[in-house]
Amino acid sequence: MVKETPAPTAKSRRVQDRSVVTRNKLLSAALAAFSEHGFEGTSTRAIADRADVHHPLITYHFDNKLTLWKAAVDAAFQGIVEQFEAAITELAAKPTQQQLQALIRVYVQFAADHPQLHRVIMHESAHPNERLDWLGERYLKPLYRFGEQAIRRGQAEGVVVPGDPALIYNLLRMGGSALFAASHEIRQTTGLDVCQPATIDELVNMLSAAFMFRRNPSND
Amino acid sequence: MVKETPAPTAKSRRVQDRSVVTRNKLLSAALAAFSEHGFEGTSTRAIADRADVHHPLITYHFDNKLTLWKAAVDAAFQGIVEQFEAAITELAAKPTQQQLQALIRVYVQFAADHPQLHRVIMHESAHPNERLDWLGERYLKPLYRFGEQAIRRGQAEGVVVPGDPALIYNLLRMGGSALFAASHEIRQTTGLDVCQPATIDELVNMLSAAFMFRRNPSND
DNA sequence: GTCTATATTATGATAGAC
DNA sequence: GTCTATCATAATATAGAC
Repeated sequence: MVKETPAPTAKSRRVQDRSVVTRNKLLSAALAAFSEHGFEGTSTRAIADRADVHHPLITYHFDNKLTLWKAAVDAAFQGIVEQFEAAITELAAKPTQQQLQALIRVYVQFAADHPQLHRVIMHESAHPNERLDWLGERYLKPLYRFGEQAIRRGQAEGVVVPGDPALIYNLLRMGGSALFAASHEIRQTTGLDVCQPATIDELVNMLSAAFMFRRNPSND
Repeated sequence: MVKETPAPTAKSRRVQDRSVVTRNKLLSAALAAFSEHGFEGTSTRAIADRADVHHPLITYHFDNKLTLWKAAVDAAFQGIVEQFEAAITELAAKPTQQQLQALIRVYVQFAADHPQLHRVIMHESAHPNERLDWLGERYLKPLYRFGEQAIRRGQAEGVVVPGDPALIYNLLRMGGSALFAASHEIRQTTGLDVCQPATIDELVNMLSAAFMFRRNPSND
């Protein structure tokens, strides 16, 4: 008699769905707000307003502001990690130069699609703080280890220009994403729309030409 | 009889000096704080604390937060404008390639010495707002007009790589200053100290090599 | 030119009804 | 799972003493 186990039926299912929707709305609103105003510069109220959600729901779903920030960054990084992994397995058999150019392309396209992530990283990079340490251990250092290895391999094969791998890595990183982070300003002051596919292509080619020798032009 | 006109002597002189000192302390504290936390993220109290000054003095000297921000940015831009003008008059007679390389060097060195300015610009570039408009009209657009002209001249002479001048300009701009804006993070995650003179030199050379052809190697 | 004291608003976070 | 109401704190800004 009566419901012993409350039977997770249609209704609780719908309730669960709504919870997921709310979480996701909060995550994307948080990423947008944090990327525009930095951690200290965005209020949880502003995030809630942006997500069209009542502010106490932030505490309910994420406990506090810092946890929400971390969750938003995790969600944003998810994409680039997946795309890099896909590109690596797909290109494993190809020559180094082609691998490197493909990685640059994946990175630049991702930065163009998700300019918020670079902005958030730059906000935190402006001064030592716990969020930057968290970013470094969780994402920045592993990504660098991977990038440095690729650059060293390229240099050993004479495909990449000589020079400090760390400098080349960071120059590629900034060159490949800073323009998109400042896309609105760049359009305003120079008239250039960096998000146009043609511009993205030109940027990828410029970065490739700047740091890689053209060994086999017909291969491109 | 006694003092009719209060005689602006030693004492009032000293008072005036103190006012200038307070203003300057506030200006540099404001630039540092705004560059680290953005406009919304820094409180006027934090600026006052950093300058070791009582907060009501901000209102006295600068009226409000926005005016202080503008004054701090003006003070920061002062240097780069002067250095560019000096470099231009000094290099007027030299060949285009040498002029361009010298401008890159001046810019990169300035960015290394004053990473706060790039950070402040990037904070505001993250989203449309009145401060970005102010920056654009006052500094960003004039600087771009100058840079674009120089790049077009270089391309006409076959000294600069082909491509959209706006893209080359912005890539040079970001590549030449973003690394210093994130210097702490880069040291933390890659071990590279971008502020080392040798690294600055290598960066200048990389940027020059990336965007300029080596016409007369012995000329360098 | 500087400081104390304070008015007003906005913030992060929570308690408890529904 | 959501919302109203509210607390404690910190923010910008100002008034007025010194």
